Amino acid sequence: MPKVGMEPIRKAALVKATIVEIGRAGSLDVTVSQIAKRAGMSSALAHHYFGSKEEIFLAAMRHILSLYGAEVRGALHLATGPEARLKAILWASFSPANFRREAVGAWLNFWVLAQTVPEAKRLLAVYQRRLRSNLLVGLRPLAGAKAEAVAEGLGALIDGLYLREVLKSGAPNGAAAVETAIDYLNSQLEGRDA
Amino acid sequence: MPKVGMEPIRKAALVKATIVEIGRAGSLDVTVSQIAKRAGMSSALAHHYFGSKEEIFLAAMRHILSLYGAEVRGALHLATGPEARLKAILWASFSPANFRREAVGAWLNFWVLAQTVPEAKRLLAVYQRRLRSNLLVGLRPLAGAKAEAVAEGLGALIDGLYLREVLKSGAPNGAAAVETAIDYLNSQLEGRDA
DNA sequence: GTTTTTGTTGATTGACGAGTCAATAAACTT
DNA sequence: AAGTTTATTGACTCGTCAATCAACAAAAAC
Repeated sequence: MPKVGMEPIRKAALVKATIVEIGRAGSLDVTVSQIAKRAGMSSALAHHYFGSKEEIFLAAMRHILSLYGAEVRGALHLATGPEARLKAILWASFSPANFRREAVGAWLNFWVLAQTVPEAKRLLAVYQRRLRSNLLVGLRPLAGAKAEAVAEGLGALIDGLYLREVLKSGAPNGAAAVETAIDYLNSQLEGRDA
Repeated sequence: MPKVGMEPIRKAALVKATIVEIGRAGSLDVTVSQIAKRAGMSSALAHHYFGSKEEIFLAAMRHILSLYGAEVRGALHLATGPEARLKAILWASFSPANFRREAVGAWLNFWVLAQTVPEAKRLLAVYQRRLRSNLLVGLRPLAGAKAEAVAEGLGALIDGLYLREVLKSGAPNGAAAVETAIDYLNSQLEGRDA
């Protein structure tokens, strides 16, 4: 019973299912059939819309990245002043939506994907640049010449906190992660301006 | 022309080849045949010695972990005083041997493996505990009550710096990474003792 | 010097999975 | 109403790969 206009719906369902399946499997070893099944369609249809498994993965990656980007933008919108902006970024990075198991697992695997798929690498690089640039806007008035170095460190720290979450057993604890990051920030800003 | 006493030699060759192949492929999608070929033997022999691909991976992981552990121990041996010890750990973590492309790539993929293979998770947890404990020995005299938090942050930062190295294009730059980590350390230790 | 252990591999099995195809059908177009 | 586009899938192809097996050879043990 083909209804017209299914494409965006099916694509969205596939993207969502892909993230769930990757999180579930803990690796990129998920079959197109698994994804399609979870999205409620045949694997042939998945291929019909995306062409290849790689395209499905990339679409999922774009989706996660854009979710994250939207959340950061939203938080930034409400923040006034450099300090508030920095905290907003951290808060968004470890928000329940981004810092949930599935997403973190997917994130890790996208990193792996970036090792072989140039487009994945590009997407991740875009994310890194954007994060860096957002941090710098807040950091420059507070840290002056040190801003670059602090942004570098803070970016790595955020990634590291994500990475470590993967190995933890219990439920994700975004609050603790934010605290570690803010602590880093405070100690870097203490007793200096440019 | 079977010479006796081949087992350890073959196993070592396979472990080494595994790390190279994982680094090369950028993922765990390496076949036993590839590994065996690089190690100069048939895939059947690899299975003969290790039983399964998973065992090969775990052996490779143990090897990387033990290399890292040895390097840290060695550096620690020469260091006197808490501060020197901390720096020794950082220096060892980003030493050319550990921070080379292959090893970093392998490391990332072991993280992925840990999501599905309990033994891999266990090994990684051991590494984290040991790092934490090493850091704490140096940190407690310098940071007192804050030691735990700093160790946490520093551990995550190290992992994050590794992670970011994966995406970089040029040759690994251990010195820059060490600098970032030491900067974190200094700023956390400035103006406080317990 | 025969039996057992260790080393070694080519060939095979058995399973699985990405991507294609042909076919069916509903919905839009003219 | 005939033709085209969109949605949809079961069946199939083709390749790959982990793991096993049968067989052969050299040492070691007895």
